[in-house]
Amino acid sequence: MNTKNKIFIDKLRSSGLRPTKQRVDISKFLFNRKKTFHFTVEELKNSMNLKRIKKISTATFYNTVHALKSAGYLKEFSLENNTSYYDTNITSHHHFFDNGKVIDIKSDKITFQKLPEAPKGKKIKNVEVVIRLENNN
Amino acid sequence: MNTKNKIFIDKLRSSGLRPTKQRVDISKFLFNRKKTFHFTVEELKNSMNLKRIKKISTATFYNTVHALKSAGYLKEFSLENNTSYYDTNITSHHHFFDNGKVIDIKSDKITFQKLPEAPKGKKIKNVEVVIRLENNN
DNA sequence: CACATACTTTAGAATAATTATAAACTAGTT
DNA sequence: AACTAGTTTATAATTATTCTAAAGTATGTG
Repeated sequence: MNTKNKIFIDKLRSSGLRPTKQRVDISKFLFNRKKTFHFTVEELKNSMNLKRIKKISTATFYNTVHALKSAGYLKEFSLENNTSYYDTNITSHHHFFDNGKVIDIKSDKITFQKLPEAPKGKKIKNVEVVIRLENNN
Repeated sequence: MNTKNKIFIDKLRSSGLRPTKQRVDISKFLFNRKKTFHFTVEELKNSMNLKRIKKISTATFYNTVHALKSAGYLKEFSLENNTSYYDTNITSHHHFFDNGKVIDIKSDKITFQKLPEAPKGKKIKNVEVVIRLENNN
């Protein structure tokens, strides 16, 4: 819990979470890296617990990921396998889906010529495009 | 299994399924209507079984829906609640998502100015847009 | 800086959606 | 009508996730 971890602790605090040892470790694991990435809670748990003597419980992974997501530090999305995926890239962007593999598409790679209006009483929160891929020929 | 049901039986046959009584009933329930709709397997089961003396088993609903989906008669999509949704509208189209409610957007309501190329060795199978809504003001 | 307290962690139970199993049944053929 | 492969069903198993309640800990107060 030293000062180096301030940025990771701040994400937890502003998500309404006390910065416990487990949560700080999760926050660092998620955000202390150059590139954003996608994960499921199960994948996160496995890759973090693999290296630890003292494992973090499943419930703590779920709790922490949910709070970070609600606070906007993670984005959730779903594939067709009934599992929640999380994305540390929270900027508006799009995805290629290639047989369960997800590849980011930068927001400026897709622009619209025409978009429908929101129904009465509603407004558009965001627009996300999924481009499904298949193998050539 | 009379001749009136040919169209529903044909969908089953071309999905690799023998047209049993249960499957024909499911096929009719799904496709014998004016407007397309969205459903989960649980919803389908409940609304069909409500009216029947002889209930259709859960496994049969799952089997039939999967086969129809694999044959292309249904489209699957996922929200953020770990449940599979199916759409009897199999034409390429887009969706509004409004707090768990799904509204179709006709394909021609959205056009693109710019789209990325598929990665090497891949090609685009389809492009689907989700417009998330929130309440005004 | 010890204490009290509210928040956390954890293992394990509970739930929900889906898939697997294997015995009884049926469509389509012979 | 009988045969065979495919089907239905109840039930068990599995997977992802959430709940629970007992034991542990961060943090403000004095």
